[in-house]
Amino acid sequence: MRSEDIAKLAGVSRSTVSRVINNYPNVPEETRIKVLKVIEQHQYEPNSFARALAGKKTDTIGLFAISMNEKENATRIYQNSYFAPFIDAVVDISNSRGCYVLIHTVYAPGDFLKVKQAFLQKRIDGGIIVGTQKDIDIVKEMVSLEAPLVLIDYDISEIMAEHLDKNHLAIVNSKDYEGTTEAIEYLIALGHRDIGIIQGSMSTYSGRERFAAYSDTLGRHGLAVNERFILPGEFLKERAYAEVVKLLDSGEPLPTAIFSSNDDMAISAIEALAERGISVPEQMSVIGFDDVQLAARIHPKLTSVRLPIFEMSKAAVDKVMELCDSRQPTFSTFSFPARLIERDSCARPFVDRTQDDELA
Amino acid sequence: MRSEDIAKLAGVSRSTVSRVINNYPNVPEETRIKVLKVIEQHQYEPNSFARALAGKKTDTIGLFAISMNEKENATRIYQNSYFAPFIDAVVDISNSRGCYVLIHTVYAPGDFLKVKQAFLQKRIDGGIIVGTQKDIDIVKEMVSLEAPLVLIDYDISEIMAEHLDKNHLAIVNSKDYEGTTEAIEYLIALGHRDIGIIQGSMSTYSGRERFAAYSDTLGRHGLAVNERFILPGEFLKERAYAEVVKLLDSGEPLPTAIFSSNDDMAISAIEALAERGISVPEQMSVIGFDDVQLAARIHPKLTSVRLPIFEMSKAAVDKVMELCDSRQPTFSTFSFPARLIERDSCARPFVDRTQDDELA
DNA sequence: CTGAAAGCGCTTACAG
DNA sequence: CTGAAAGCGCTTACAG
Repeated sequence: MRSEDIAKLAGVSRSTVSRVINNYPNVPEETRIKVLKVIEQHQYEPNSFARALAGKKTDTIGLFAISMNEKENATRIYQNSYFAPFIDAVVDISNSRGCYVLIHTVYAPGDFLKVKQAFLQKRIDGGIIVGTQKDIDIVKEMVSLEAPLVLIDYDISEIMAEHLDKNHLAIVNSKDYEGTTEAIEYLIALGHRDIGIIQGSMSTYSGRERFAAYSDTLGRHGLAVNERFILPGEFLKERAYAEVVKLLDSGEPLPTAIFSSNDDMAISAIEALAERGISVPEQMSVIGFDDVQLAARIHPKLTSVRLPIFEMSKAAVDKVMELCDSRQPTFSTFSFPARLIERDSCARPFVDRTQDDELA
Repeated sequence: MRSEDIAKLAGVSRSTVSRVINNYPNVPEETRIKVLKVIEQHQYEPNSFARALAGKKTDTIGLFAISMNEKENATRIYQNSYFAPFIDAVVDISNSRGCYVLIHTVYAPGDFLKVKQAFLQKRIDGGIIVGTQKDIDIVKEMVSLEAPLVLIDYDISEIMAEHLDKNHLAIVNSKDYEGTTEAIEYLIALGHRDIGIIQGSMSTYSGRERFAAYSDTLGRHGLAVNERFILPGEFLKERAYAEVVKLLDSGEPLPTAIFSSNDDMAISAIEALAERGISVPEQMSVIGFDDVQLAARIHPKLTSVRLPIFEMSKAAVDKVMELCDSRQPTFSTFSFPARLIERDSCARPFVDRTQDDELA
C-alpha cells in the first residue's frame, strides 16, 4: 500500500495524501477526514525511507556505547553496570517522545566505523555517545561530521581546545569531582587518615576527575597520598579484585578506608576483603561510585556516590532532539550534581587492639 | 556526496559505482580499484534510505521488549534484570553480524503501535520480540504483518492453534518446565516437604510453565500443594516482598523452602526473611530462576536456574537474519535447556528444637 | 485548496 | 563489461 493507492481510493492526489499525513493546514476538514478514513482502513503507514529520502527526519536517534577497554576480557556492555541505566533511560525517554533508538556498541576502535556510517548513511537524525574514551581524534572525527551529537561524560576543555564547529554539539556531564570530594571528606570526617583509591580508567574523563578530586581533597586536608594505596582498577572488577588482593597480601600497613572509582570495583574489593577475613566497615571502610542497583542489595549495603542518570539521559535526549530541529543550533554543556548516599560500608577507623595494648 | 559525484570523479557511471559498492562480479579489477579509491578518499557512504527504497535490505533488526505489567509501578525495563541480558546479547550479536538494532520498549498496549509501525514503515528487515504477554491478539496482529519475526518466550501451542501463515516466524524458548522440575526435585531430595512458590505473571508463558512444573513435580512425589504457599508475585519484587511478608506474619505454619519464579523476587523474599530474623538457608531454603548477575553476589549466594540467554539470543538473531534472507522461509521453534546452579541458599529443612524436645 | 511534476539517492533490468 | 533509463515511495515548490 503506497500513498498513491490511498490517493486513488480517496479520490485525491498523492500531494493531498501527503498533506494530510504531515498535518499541513491547507487542507479542508472534509478532505482530511476522507483521506484519514482510507488510511485507517488500510493500516497504511508511509514508507519511512521514502520520507527520509524526500527530506523528512528519520525520527531515530543513535545511541552508541563506547566500552573499549572491556574488549580484552570479553565483558559485554550491559554487564558493565554503568551503561545499562543510561541505555535504559535513553531508550525510554526517546520512545516516549516518539523516537526510535538505533543502538550500536563499540568494543574496539574498528567499531567506530559503524558509528560513523550511521551518521553518514543518514540512518539517524542525531546521536548520543556515552562512555567516550579520551581519544580526542575519534571524537574530532565524529564532531566534524557536523551532525547533531551529544557526548555524555566528556572533558569539555579537551573539546574547547579543538578548532571545530561545535554548534551542533552538546556535552552532558556529572559533577564527579564534587561527588568524589564529598565522599573523601565524609571519610575524613569519620576519622580516616589513610585512605586508598581504586582508580578508574584514566583514559576517561570520569576516571581522571574522580582521581583528581581524591588527591586534591587529601591534600587540602593535609593528608599525604600514599602511592601504595593507589590501585589501578580501570573500572574493571577483575582488575580491582587483583589489585586489592595484592595490597592485602603485601604485608605492609593497610589504609583504613578505600574509595573506589566505581561500584563494580568496590564490590569486588569487599569480596576480596571478606575472603581474607577483613570485615567491612569494622576493619575497613569502602565507598563506591555510581550507586548501581547492586549497591543497596549487597552486604554490607554500599555507601556510594549517586549519579543523576535519568536527568542526564533526559538532558541528552532533549538536547539532541533540539539540535535536530533547530535551524541555528548552538554549543551547550550541562553538569549535573552527584551526591553521596550513606549506607553501611563506612565507619570510624578500626583501632587495632594489639597496638593499643602496646601503647598502654 | 552522492553516488553520482563518485561516478563523475571516477569517470564511470552511477551503475558501475553501485556495482562496486554491492560487490557484483561483473566489474574488472582495475575499474573496481579506481572507484574504491575515490570512495575512500571522500569517505563516501551510500544513503541507506535510498538503498532501502531501491530494494536493498535495511541491515537493521528491531528488538522489542514487552513489559506491560511493569507499567503501573513505573519500573523501567532494564531495571527488570530479565530483559537487560537479552538486549545486551541481541545488540552484541547483531552488531557483530554488521546489523544495527532498533529498540523500542512496550509498557502499555498503545506502544504496540510503534512496533507495528517499525515493520509497516519498513524501518527494519525483521524483528525480535521478547517478553510477550499472553495476549494472542496482539501476537496475531504482529504475525499477520508477514515480516520476519522471532518470538522469545512464547507458548508454541497458542500460536499453532491460530490459522496464520507462520512461515516467516520462529519461536525461541527455554526449557523452563524442566529447569523448574530440577529445582523442585533438588529441594525434595534435600528433604523438604512443604515447598512454597512465588508465582510469576501467569499471563506469560514462562510464568505458567514454571508454576505448572512446580505443581506437577510436587504431585508426582506425592506432596500436596498448599494453597497458602502459592504467592502471586507477578515477577515483580515489590509484589513478592509484600506477599512473603504477609505469609510470614500470618502466624500459620510456614513452608521450609520457597521456589521463586525469578531471582528478583527470590532476593526480595530473602530480604523479607532477613528482616524477620529468619536465616537462609538454615531456617528457609530459597531457589530463584534466571540466574541474574546479582544472584551470585548477594548473601547468601542464591541457588538459581540458569537460562542460556546468550544462546537464545544468538538463535533469535541468526534466525531472524535467516528469515530475512531466505526466499522460502519456514516456521521453526527452538527450546534451550535451563539448569540448576547450586549455591548457598538451600539446605536440609530446619528442624525445630522445640518440637524435637516435645517428641523426645 | 489541489494536482502534475521534479527530485531525494540509490539499484536493477535492459540494451549494447 | 557498462551506461541510460526506469523505478523505489515519498515531499515539496510551482502553477493554477
